[in-house]
Amino acid sequence: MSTHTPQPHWLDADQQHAWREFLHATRLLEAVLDRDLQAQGLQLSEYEIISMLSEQPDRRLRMSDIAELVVQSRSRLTHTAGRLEKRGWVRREACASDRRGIELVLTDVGYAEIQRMAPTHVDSVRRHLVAHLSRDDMLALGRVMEAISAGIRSTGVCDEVSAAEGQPA
Amino acid sequence: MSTHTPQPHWLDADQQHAWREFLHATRLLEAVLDRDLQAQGLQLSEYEIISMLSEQPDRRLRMSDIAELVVQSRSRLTHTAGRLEKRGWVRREACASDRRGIELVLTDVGYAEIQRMAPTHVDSVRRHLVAHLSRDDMLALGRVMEAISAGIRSTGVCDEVSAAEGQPA
DNA sequence: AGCAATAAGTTTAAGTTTCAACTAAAGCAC
DNA sequence: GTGCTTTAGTTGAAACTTAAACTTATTGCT
Repeated sequence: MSTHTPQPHWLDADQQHAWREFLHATRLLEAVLDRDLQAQGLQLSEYEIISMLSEQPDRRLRMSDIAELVVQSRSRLTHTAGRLEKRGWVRREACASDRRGIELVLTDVGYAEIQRMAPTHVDSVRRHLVAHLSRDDMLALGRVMEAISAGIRSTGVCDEVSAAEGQPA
Repeated sequence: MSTHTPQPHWLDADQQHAWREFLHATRLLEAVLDRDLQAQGLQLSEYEIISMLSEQPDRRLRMSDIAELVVQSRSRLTHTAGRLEKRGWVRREACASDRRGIELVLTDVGYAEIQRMAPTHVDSVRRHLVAHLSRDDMLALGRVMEAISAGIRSTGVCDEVSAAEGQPA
């Protein structure tokens, strides 16, 4: 079934190094960004959700769309949405077109909160990421990361990942 | 104490886009790599630890050194080491020079296991990351990520992060 | 229409990570 | 060398995430 040729498959020194640095830097960056956000009482993964909602014209998105946008499992999103709802930052509403669906709506309170936090968070991204790169490098980073996302999506692995969720044994 | 000028501080469209793609791609990549590893019964974060140990000449490292290398809290590492120890993949040994210290040692079983898993994992990194980038882009990625790590470390934020751990109120 | 297969979300329990408090050993000042 | 501060690592409980089973609704097939 596999079409892989049995190559030596190892990464050469440069590739290895690049991969290492990638892993290390992403971990470091996420740690510091998360830390800065925690000071405002929110995790980065929660911020991402609110942020996506706030950018929608009607400040609402379906659960499954959010899950895909922020790359979280449906289950995780359910729990997180519950927490945010308890704070009063979001509200669940039935979806008109699909009665299975639930839309998550950013409340006025939630909108106000993210408006309040955004400058600090952006400043954090600036200080920990943008500040250390030339403009060209930042743009290059964007291009490269886009290629990675596209590549992963193109191989259909994402479907496998989410498909594995609701599957009975 | 702050030297920040009160700029509009927002990211421009290109920077914003780059940051978005970065976040999205790293999430996606970590998800698929983790998934592939799980098939072998290990999380990426656990693999990283074992991997670091396996590269040491004597297959051992101090807890705090590991924590720094893989960017995990000491507490998290303690728990994870406990799990790996229960599997028989690592063993704890007192540190000769510093009686507070503990060295984590990769057992023969652990070494054999990582040898077994490594090819599959490397293949996974290849398929989900390396395959989607030109060689130049891969190297550029390495350079950029290195700059980010260096930048973050230089601001001393890492110290703040770890310092916050053992601090009484 | 009737029925199997798929999709959207939730639930509960188990597993993992974080948080704060704690023990023990260095290090440092006096 | 006594006491104060910092460093290394652990602990247990709370918080969060994952995994698997489950409910309800939609879709597609005949």
